Amino acid sequence: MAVRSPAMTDVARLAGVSHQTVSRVLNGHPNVREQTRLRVRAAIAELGYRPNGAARALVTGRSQVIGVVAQNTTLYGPASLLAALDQTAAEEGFAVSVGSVRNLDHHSISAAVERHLSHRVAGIVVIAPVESAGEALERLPKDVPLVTVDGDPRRPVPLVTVDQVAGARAATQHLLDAGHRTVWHVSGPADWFDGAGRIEGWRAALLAAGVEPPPLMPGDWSAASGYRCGRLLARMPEVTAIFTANDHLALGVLRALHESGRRVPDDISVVGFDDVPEAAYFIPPLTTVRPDFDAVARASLQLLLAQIESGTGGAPRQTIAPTLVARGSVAPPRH
Amino acid sequence: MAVRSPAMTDVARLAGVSHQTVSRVLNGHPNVREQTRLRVRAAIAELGYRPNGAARALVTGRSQVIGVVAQNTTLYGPASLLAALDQTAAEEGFAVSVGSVRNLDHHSISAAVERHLSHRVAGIVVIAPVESAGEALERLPKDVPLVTVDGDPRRPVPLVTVDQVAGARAATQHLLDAGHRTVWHVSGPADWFDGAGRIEGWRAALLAAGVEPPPLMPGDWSAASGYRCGRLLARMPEVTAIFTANDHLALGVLRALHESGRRVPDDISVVGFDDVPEAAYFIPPLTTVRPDFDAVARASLQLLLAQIESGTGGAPRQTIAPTLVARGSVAPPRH
DNA sequence: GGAAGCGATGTTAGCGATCACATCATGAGC
DNA sequence: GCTCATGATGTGATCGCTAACATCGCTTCC
Repeated sequence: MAVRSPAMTDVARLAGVSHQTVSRVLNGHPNVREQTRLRVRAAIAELGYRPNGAARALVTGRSQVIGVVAQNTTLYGPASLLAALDQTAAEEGFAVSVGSVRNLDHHSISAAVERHLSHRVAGIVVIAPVESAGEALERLPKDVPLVTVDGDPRRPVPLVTVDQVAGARAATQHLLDAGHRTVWHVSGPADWFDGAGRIEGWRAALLAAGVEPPPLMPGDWSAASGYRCGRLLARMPEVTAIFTANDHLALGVLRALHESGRRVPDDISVVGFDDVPEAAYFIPPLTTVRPDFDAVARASLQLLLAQIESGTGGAPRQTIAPTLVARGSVAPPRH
Repeated sequence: MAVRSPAMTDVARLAGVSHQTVSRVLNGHPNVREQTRLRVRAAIAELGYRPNGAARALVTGRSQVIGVVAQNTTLYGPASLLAALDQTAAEEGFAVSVGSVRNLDHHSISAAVERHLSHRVAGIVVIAPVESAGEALERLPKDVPLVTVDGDPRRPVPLVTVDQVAGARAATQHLLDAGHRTVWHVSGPADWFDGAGRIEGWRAALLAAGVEPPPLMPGDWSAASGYRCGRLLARMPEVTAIFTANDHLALGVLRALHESGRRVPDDISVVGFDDVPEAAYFIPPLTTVRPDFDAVARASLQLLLAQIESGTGGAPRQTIAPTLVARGSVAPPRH
């Protein structure tokens, strides 16, 4: 307790130099004699000195921390993204501070961003999949580096996003290619952009094939809602192919179909989205679309660092293409 | 860019008071006239002033940030815990900074903790389910508030933990109560304390019932390893009840049993652990054990805050009892 | 040989808050 | 009416660091 942890001047005294020289060594400044550098290094090691990030942040006006705003970090997508962001950030010497919010309304988002700002984070990543989040973001001070992930494509904000439309199109097309006349869709919440994008891709694939899209089955990402939709779909004999907006919805659908005695993939084919690690062990193994969360994290951080270094604004965007992972839940329809 | 964000003195000038008075208003100091307080509040609002956490951290020596060290924040348990910690911390005015590490060896843990220390976090929560983590922790400076979650019960470090033993015992007992002669166990990695605790509880329940525990099936939390163990178990006609160390293992087991034509729960009963949101939609719905992550998070934070405020060391520990959630994957054995 | 250049180092001034103490009314108590 | 506690406010030092400038010795070049 008593002893305060050593500061730069302590190191300087021990090494017989000025604190500024210590600072130079720490920051890899070139103009330091090799011998001096070693002496300083030794002193740092001996004292167990650790630079004070707060002091540095105070004087530079920026901490080495990146704030992340996300809603439900328990969901597989956000959780993966967060982990990937943290890994990537650590490699660049940044720490990641999370500010998870219960709801994605203006107020919550703003509050979370405020908290980050008051810690003078170097930049902010907002995993903002809903409309209301975007509005909140436009009100923010323009001078803080910001990147949104899976946000609103229509807003002039730097954006990294999984290509939901392409992924959904690929999933739908995969089912059409297998010979299905049409494909039903159990969607995510329509006010989530990724949900909307998947709906759009599904619709586009059908229209391109000259098929009128069947009615949408609206879900909310949860297995529970997938199950509810699945019960309905199971009662309609004409349904032979289902694309769900994520794997958990698919799990619910599989369960409902199973209960109704409709076999997958013999009677009905199912394709999911996300490729959760468990998807390969569903009954049957789930064909799904895999977004590359690492790539998203890397791209986001890159965009953020670019802003931090250059101070440039602009609204670049980057799209990460997902890949289809074929497993056992798709088969040609029986006639 | 150009305009630097307003500081306390700016607010003071606008409100016609000294910076110290502003500070008092901000920190809820009592000795401020109501009228002055309002003037200051108005000035804060007008300027959009936001206190600078770095400056505060510098002078007080502690930031309002709690560092969390965890390994795989993609897994359901850690992810839930992290989310819960963040929620709870936010309510107390703390931010949470994650330092996820790839491996839980000395070195990685120490590095992550170092990073947190250099930001002068107020305290650290280590989600340290393995042996090697504990060793790294004992080397740490003693003056930084620290709480471990699911760590080594034998080490003299403040610890909050889900009562793995009790949970596993309940699960095993539930199967015995249903009439099964014995219960097989697909375990987590043995070097994880939660894995070890679940093994211990399973074994204890069997021994208490006068049953010699059958050989352990070692898994690694993944559905893939559950599947592998499940294939083996499916070939042994005497197996009628399986307790898996988590729900994902159970998913793999269910799939293996299904493939082998052994019905659950008619032929074999299965109980999992974690109660992931999807567990209710497995085929069949999974009976499982639900740890209360919110309670764990709350307890951890409480312990941490107590240390922060009092500066007391000590090694209190708190155990959170999980609850059994009965669903459809358990039935009496057929004879 | 002296001005100029440069590399290595030291000195000083903040960054924006808190803390400890000083100041100054104001009203109570004798 | 004068002391004194008390409440409201201001002043100055300080936290640990970096940025900008100052200094000093040594080569380099005409």
